[in-house]
Amino acid sequence: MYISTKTGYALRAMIELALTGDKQPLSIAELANRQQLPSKYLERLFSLLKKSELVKSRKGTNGGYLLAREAETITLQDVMHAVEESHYYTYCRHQKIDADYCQGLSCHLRGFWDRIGTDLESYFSNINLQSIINKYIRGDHEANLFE
Amino acid sequence: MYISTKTGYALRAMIELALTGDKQPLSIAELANRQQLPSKYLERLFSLLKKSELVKSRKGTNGGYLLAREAETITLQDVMHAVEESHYYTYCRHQKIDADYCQGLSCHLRGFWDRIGTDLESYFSNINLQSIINKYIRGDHEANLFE
DNA sequence: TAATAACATACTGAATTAGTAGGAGTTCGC
DNA sequence: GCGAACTCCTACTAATTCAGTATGTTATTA
Repeated sequence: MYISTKTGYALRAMIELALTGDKQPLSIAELANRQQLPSKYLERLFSLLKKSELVKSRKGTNGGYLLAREAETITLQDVMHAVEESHYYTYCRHQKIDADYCQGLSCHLRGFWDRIGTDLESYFSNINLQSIINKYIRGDHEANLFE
Repeated sequence: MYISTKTGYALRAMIELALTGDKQPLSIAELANRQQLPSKYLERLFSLLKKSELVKSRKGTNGGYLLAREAETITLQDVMHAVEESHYYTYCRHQKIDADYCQGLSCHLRGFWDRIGTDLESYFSNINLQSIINKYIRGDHEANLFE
């Protein structure tokens, strides 16, 4: 189990937006330059972030992206979910069991995997951009990562 | 982020072994049949489980596999780690940062991803085969999934 | 109106996953 | 000892996802 670079890239860019604030939008080119990320790839990630309404955009000259909500309200779960578009289940894709044919051990384990899924989801939902910034970017060791 | 079918398959097979006990080994053929899994694929998974010393084997007629330790001492973390052989980091493979060139935001986030990694590892390490069986196979709703 | 930047789509190569095939080496029961 | 029943080992294939590139269209603004 691992967390994809997609999520890693998206998080870095989102934090960059949060640090900039909403004075003015940041363009993909600027974001890619600051974070040393491939700009075309970032562009695609941002179209996903926008679809999930985590960022808003302004077209044309001096355009770019802004956070759509306050950094405190955007969680790691939000970012991961927006960007990882796999059409399999996010957790436990081996759980594609036909409900009509639900019997035996693998069926009993369905409840187990559901539990794992909700636990992880709740874990990632309790980490927001602002707390990451406070603790790891600003380096406030007193700060709590979880809200 | 998701949990692979590899892990799902391996867990089912390991639970089957735990339920059988150590009276006699279970062959791959028998396991594959009971769990409706592709036997050749299971075979490969078991070579990994054995390499990690989670199971022991007996060759020849009436041979097969047994748990190498008590079900209480085998965790989901153990199974996942044994079976997911990717040579990337288990968590956060986008963290392949050259330490000599560690600067800026992505470097600060290294600490963050390390924290995520250890949190997840500790989560999965607190779930063992026996507690899964108690709670989800035997259906004891009073049982605690975590030790 | 021209520059700028988001938006859209389609493509590539590499890695991993999931599963198959065939055979070599061990051990057991007879 | 011999053959059946196993594990064990290596190499292959197909499908999927990941990471990144290329090209062009649309909207905004200076």
